[in-house]
Amino acid sequence: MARPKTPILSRGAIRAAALALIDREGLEGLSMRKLAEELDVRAASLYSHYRTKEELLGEVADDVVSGIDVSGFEKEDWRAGITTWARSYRAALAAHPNLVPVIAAGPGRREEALRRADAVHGGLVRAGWPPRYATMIGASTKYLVVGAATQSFARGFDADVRVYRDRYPNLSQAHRLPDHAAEIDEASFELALSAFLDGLTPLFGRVRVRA
Amino acid sequence: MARPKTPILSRGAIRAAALALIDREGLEGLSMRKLAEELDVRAASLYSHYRTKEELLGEVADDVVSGIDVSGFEKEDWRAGITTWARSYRAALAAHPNLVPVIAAGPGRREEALRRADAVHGGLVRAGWPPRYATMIGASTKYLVVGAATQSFARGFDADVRVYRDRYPNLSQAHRLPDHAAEIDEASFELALSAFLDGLTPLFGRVRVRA
DNA sequence: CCCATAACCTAACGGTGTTCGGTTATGGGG
DNA sequence: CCCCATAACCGAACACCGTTAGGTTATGGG
Repeated sequence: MARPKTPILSRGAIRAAALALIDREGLEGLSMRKLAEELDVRAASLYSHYRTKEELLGEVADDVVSGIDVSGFEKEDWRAGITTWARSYRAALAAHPNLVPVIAAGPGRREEALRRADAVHGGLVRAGWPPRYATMIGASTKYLVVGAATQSFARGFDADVRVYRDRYPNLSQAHRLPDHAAEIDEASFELALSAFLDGLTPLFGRVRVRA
Repeated sequence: MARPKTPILSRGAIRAAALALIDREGLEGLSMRKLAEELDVRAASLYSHYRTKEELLGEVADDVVSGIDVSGFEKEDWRAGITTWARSYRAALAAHPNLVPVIAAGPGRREEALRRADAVHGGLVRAGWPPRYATMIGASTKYLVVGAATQSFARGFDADVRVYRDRYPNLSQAHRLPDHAAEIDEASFELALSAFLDGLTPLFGRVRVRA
């Protein structure tokens, strides 16, 4: 075969297939050959559309990031703005857990990620946080979100009782964690976020820049 | 060559070389062939000591985790216990940033990691936190630590000023971030940790289990 | 003292990302 | 309208990867 009458591939179609494959088989499960097969094409053809696998992964990550809601910083106070952003961020990562390592690598030069970083920083500064604090709060919130998403704290334990019994007296219930992973991760994240914001509030009173 | 007069390899020597290689060239830079070369040996020989690369990585991670200090839970109050643990945990990850994804994968069945999870949970429960809260607080703290370590929030930005100027008004200083990455990440982590603990303190008063 | 086993080896298998050069259809410029 | 540069596909190959099979030789316990 040579050039087809109508193009088979497009950047969008490649990204969609890549994300579906990652969701289904994990980040390790994505290879250029398997991705090509999914699209009824050979691996070499993908390189007409993306220069490297890394570039492709970056844009897939950007697609997911574009679903994150930073509108709270325009309509609400800084506390609600962070809450909306953090929850939406976490939901986006939880929807594609296998992609978290890629997204966690940072905004870099990616369009959507940068737009969001800009909105968060601007929102906090407008609310009265000094720029240095705005940077740190943005970073801290990302720590929580990314940590909560990468970890899946609960899933890190083993479902086999025998691993913990006897040897680790305080972990006698740890084997139950994997079954409740989603619930525990969600509750822990909400606890961490509200405690963090509760702790930030008195600090705001002290460092606030008045208009 | 065949069997040498005195053994060249040992599990410890392999782990040490693997960690050094990861520190120097990144997680992607560790291959069984390169690791073997480092040890003046061929790749196949490593499989006499470790069944798979994954098993080796798990034990390397355990080595690093074994440096984390959880003694604060025995000697001090829960707040100081968490602070000591979290700082020590973060320092261990920061010393080997390339290994963070492996360590973040969770304790699983690894000895040292489990010992620490046990100590943290036990310490919080003894202090008066209900078990459910102890679980969530342990998870939340890990979120912060792992998030802070994986992220290197500041390093995720580009040092080229042109990426941000004009297009992202609130990020006009973002290109300065990479130069101060270590300092900003550290300050953000300390801010997040103290705000989190400040927010937890009134909650403790409400849910505390009295002896 | 012998021989099972440990500790190394070479060679190979099937996988990976990527590149080269080939083939053919398309669509814009003369 | 036609031509041809280019776009979009392909096969084959490169250098790497983790891992295994099977070979060779020194060791150390029975």
